[in-house]
Amino acid sequence: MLRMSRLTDYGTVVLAHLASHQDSIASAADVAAATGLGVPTVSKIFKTLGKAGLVTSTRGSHGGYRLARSPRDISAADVISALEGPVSITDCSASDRHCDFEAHCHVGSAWQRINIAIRRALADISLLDLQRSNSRIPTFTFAGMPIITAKKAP
Amino acid sequence: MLRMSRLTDYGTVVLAHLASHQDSIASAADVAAATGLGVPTVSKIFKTLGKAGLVTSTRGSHGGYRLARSPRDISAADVISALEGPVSITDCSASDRHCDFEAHCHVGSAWQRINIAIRRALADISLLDLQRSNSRIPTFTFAGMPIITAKKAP
DNA sequence: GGAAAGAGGACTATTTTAGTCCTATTTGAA
DNA sequence: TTCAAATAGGACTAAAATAGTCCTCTTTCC
Repeated sequence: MLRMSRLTDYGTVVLAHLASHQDSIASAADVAAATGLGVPTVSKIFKTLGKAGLVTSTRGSHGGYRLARSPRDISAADVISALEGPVSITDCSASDRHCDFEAHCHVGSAWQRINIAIRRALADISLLDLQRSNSRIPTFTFAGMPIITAKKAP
Repeated sequence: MLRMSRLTDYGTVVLAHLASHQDSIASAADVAAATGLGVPTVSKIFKTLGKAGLVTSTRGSHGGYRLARSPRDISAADVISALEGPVSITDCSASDRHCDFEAHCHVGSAWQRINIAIRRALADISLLDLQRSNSRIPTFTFAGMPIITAKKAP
């Protein structure tokens, strides 16, 4: 457990697609087709990623999305924060020690150390790293030929 | 996000209580009364912790629970694994690289590195550490006197 | 034998998450 | 200038996960 949400998982897939097509702009429909995800779902993810500043959008005909910056400069922490909110294992302390009761509440110490370690691990992995290990769909071989298995229906 | 579940949170509270009363045995009702949690909830948590080997139980009248080992030897990872299953940020790879498709599936590398870092951070914190910073309930002071605030209803 | 515990598991309610859809706005092109 | 193809924003619905309750059975002490 401590699983990231399915939408976040999709988010990395979607961003990885943009990362490997940085030359062109991609509409939500394009990305949905390429990834097998539903159009409304991809659209929703893009809107959220846009608000978080990870992608830039162009409206109107021939519009679509691009990465806002290099894949090297987008971390797993960025993606998770964008789609799920600040990373924190405990209920309070989400906002990195800006809690009102700080002076009185000791939730900190132990759990905070864990939070910090997790955030660091997530910040250390870039979209480039994720992209490299991006064959999320297990592939099997039959008589030496790869079989592409279906993705869980969106 | 990447929040632990509420039950896990309760789990640490409940274990911390046992930790600070290691001399005596505590029934689910005792712990519920001491922590403000519901009896059935505490009971359910204890059953799960028992299966995971973190507490030992004594049945029958005057029965109850004790820590199965020293608070120093129970880690945050133990508690989370017991109550939520194996720690893994991604959907597959929960079972620490014993997946059937291992040879073909590359989910590994990047996410696995993150998983490993998270597991390490969780394994490094013991119940003793959690116990020290255990005032989960923010306390305020009024005219120099502490005010104990209510816990979210169980 | 009865009371006080835990064991196990079924069930229900609640909350969260995922997914869909509608309306408004923007932009390019016929 | 009008239409089509996009995104923006948000409301709504459906599905899944989580939390919480309750019942029956077993164990143990008195």
